[in-house]
Amino acid sequence: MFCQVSPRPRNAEATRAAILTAARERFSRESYDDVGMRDIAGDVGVDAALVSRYFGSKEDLFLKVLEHCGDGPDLMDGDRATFGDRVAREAIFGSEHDGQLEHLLVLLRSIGSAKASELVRRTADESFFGPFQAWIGGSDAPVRARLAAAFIMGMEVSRELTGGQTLTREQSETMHARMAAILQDIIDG
Amino acid sequence: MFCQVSPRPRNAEATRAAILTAARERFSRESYDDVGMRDIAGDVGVDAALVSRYFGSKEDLFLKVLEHCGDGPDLMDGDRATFGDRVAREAIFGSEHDGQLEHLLVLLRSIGSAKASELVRRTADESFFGPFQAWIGGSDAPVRARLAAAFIMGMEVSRELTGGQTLTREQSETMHARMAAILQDIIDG
DNA sequence: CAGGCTTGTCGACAGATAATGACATCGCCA
DNA sequence: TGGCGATGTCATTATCTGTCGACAAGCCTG
Repeated sequence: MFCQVSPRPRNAEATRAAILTAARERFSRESYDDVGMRDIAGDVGVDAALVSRYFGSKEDLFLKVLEHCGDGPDLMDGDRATFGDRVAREAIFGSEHDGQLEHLLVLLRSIGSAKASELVRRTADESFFGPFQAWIGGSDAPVRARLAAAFIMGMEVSRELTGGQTLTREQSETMHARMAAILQDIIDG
Repeated sequence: MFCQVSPRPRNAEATRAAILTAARERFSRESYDDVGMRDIAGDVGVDAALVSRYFGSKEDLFLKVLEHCGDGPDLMDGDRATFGDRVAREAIFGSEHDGQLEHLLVLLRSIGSAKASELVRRTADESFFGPFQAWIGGSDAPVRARLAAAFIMGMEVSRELTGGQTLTREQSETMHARMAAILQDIIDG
């Protein structure tokens, strides 16, 4: 009776981190405009005003999320020879949580929002395209980085657009094989 | 002095059409959330309340735009053998107005918006993916349609993400050639 | 145990939004 | 030319948002 939810311990640093994590998850699933301060605060179990106080403004919080995006698993972790297979698998079959594409997803979700697009654009270069094309290396690295990134993000969009009707298992496998081959071909030059 | 803008002639049908056109252009450039009824009304030179009265609600207007999207030039117009070249050219170099990609752009812009995504998803199948995969034909048409659409939309996203730094002319040509080849290969099977 | 700093909540405000109904104005027709 | 329906505008409302200042509760230190 009166089963009380255990109150969060009073620890500013932990609370701050929890807010940042909740924000990253929200922003990787919904657009900047659709994520409210009250939503993020609710996920953590605090008041919305606290979020404002810790991070200044929604824009500042979003910026912090963009900066911390490189922390998780990354596209470029792992064997280069399996890049196409690995990335195509996650793009097509998805992953529950914290996948290597989360970074790209945050950029993707909010590129449409007028308030966030400037921040997204500025960050995309230095925290994604820069490292990515350095990793790709070789001649025409910028070109190949864009092509690969485009294909990956496009698959995410396509997956949402066709969210309702799923492919058969066999078709998905075909698509995966095809996408993997194209991606690998792009980064190998 | 007092140079008055010539008032729009009182013609309901023409005004209605003008609103629809203005809305289509807005929605192909900004997301559902970022386009206001006042913006659209302002483009046409009428009051925002009129837009509401003619189309019911913002959602209804957006739906009408989605329905009228198939009117303009289309991906599938033109020689099939030049599909890759043609589409890659517009995706990379862009076009001022009313390009063959406008339809896809409307879908793309607002897929991130919670209020619009359901409408977008429902429309995407029947008004785009359906015809597109029928046009592609052959075995695995659904798979190839998704791959092609993904690549095209991804290039649009990529172009905005990297909006600031442009490629050299030569790099753009390289990218165009590469994208054209991949696209053509996808639809040819 | 008492003071004070930290951590968090509550209520309110300002700005923007879509939508609604009452009002004004234009143009056609008798 | 005078009236009436069609066409368009204005003011208002309700709702949602991020942000701010004042207040409450908790924990650590003297």
